[in-house]
Amino acid sequence: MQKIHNLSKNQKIIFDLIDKSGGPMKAYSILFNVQKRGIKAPLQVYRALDKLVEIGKIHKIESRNAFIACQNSSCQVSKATAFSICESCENVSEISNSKLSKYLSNFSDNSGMKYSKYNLEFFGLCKKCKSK
Amino acid sequence: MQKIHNLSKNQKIIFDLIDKSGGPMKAYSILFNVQKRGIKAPLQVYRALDKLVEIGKIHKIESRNAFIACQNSSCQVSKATAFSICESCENVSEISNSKLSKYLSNFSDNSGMKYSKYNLEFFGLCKKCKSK
DNA sequence: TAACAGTATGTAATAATATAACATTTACAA
DNA sequence: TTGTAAATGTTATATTATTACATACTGTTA
Ligand SMILES: [Zn+2]
Ligand SMILES: [Zn+2]
Ligand SMILES: [Zn+2]
Ligand SMILES: [Zn+2]
Repeated sequence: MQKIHNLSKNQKIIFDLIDKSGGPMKAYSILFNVQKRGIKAPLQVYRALDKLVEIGKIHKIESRNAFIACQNSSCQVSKATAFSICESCENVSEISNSKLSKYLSNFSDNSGMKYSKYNLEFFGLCKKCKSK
Repeated sequence: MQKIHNLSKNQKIIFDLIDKSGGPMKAYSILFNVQKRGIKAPLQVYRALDKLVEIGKIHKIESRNAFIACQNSSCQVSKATAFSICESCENVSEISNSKLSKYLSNFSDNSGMKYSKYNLEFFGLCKKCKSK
């Protein structure tokens, strides 16, 4: 059961921008792009990003300090994320593989730690870049 | 077959510090700690960190912008890394689980992408923090 | 040895990413 | 309608990381 979140004005502006871009966007690039819509300060961007991450509408690509729209169904509210990243063209896409997510969600070791969340980033060359 | 890298002076100072700390360290905290040993500027730290990451002596914890000494055997030169991170006390440890690493190293999907590297970060509560 | 290439260092300036602190406003339920 | 949580606006500042340029060291080869 997915809770419906009504996005606020700034959240909506910023989510729409990221979503339409189709790829990862960096915070200050987002800021630049929304200044004409009245969002003037970094903090306004970061606050919206924080919220959007929290509710699973976007994810942060940690290795790139960038944010991408969720391509699944808000990934159980961002608790289980996996991405493939091309190290040449920097194309990023979200991996949706139920075997993988089951495997990782059920993973446990003998550390006594209870895992409630994970983030996985694969790196390599995409189809295009491989054939160059 | 593991190539032996003779660390340079700065690399050695910085690796020893991180290694002895037993946990993740941030770049500017490293800088502060090595100033008495003659390393004065951020760039000197980042250059050593870059090299140490490259040769697999340390890893970057991307979600924390911090660096930790490799607890395995340089992890095939940093191509396959997994960590568990306590969200309460921020304790980090490197996961060494051959099933997991085999599973991830062999992972492929239908994207046509060839994966040569991955980084996985698990989050949760460690034993100590769970029982509080 | 001398010349060379590759790696490492030193230093200053600056770019890029992110948060603190405080004042105000809006949404909405009790 | 009043209380409360969430969101916004604004300024300043903290944190993380890189550019640019000059110099020095290390090991190999002519
Ligand atoms: Zn997602
Ligand atoms: Zn590519
Ligand atoms: Zn390692
Ligand atoms: Zn803990």
